[in-house]
Amino acid sequence: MPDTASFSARLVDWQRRHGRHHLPWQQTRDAYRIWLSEIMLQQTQVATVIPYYGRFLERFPTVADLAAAPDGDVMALWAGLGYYTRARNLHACAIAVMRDHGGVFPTRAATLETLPGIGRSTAAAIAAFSSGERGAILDGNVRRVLARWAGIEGWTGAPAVEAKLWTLATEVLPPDEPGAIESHTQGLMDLGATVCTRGKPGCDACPLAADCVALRDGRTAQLPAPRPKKAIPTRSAVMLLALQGDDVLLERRPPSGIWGGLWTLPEFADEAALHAALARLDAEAVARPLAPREHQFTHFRLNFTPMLARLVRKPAGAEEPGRVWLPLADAETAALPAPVKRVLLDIDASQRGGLFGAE
DNA sequence: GATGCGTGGTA
DNA sequence: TTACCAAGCAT
Repeated sequence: MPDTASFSARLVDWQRRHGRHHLPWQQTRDAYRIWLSEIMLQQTQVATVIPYYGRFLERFPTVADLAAAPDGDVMALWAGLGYYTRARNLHACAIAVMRDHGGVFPTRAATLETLPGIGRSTAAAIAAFSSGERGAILDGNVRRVLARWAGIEGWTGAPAVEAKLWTLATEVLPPDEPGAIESHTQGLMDLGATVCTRGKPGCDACPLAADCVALRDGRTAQLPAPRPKKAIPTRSAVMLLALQGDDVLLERRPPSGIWGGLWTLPEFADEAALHAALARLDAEAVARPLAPREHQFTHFRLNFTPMLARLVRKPAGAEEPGRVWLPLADAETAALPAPVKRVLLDIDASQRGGLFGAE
């Protein structure tokens, strides 16, 4: 039977010996830095976050710097990380901290949870790391660790299962001793990321192996249960790659929805719609298809074909708000979704005479 | 309470 | 190639 009473003592001891202590957002009690890392790490792996985290802190060393920045700057630095609502909420949160909290980043979970982009688990994590406040987290690592250790059946995203996990996560919290909640919280993350991994967990090195139900029953490969399968649709589109010299025409996406707030190539359902729009820009322009590309989202697949049109001059109508001519050389640093950035970098390389360009 | 929201790593 | 999902939150 799982021994709830000794769970945290074993975890904390393991974390102090074998856990991670030198990630870029550790070794600080600065709630701003901890918050930034926690938001970036939502649904995102450590290795992906590290370079973004460094660039953000360099550009925005304090919450005041972030709050004062134009949203375009924030979106540009976030581009490529995904889940762009996080970036909008990040900026809104910084502004709220300046306006409602005197520029002092909160460290209490109850306060943090009132801010945009901070939910129950993130609030508890920030509070634990910045002020030692005792509270449970429930991220993907904790779901997996607890589901295996206690032998909890069902998909961990199902509300009933999730409620059970929150209860258990609270039951295994350490006693209120200095430093305990920090090591406990970090230990859950570290154990899930480095030992109790999805495939082939390293049970030999696990401090919870002695009373792990999944290990005892030989069911570590079956727990936690996978998300119920759902067919994902495929959408197709054509995108206008209008070039005038070394500049490309971009449009800003609406604030909500896929790629919200980012700049993309004008997108159309089919070639007829694209040709009609292109004719309005330049009656003599011709578009030809480049190699089709595909991009996989969580909930659908997008197949799209860039259609290249070289314009002799910039049309007068293309200066409206929400439209911009971007120099291809700026594609690397602009607020572009990953697949659009790839298209522009490819075309830029081929224009400069690269051997493996998109054309 | 179910769904929408990105990207890249890993097996 | 496909399946699965990672320091979740908002609506």
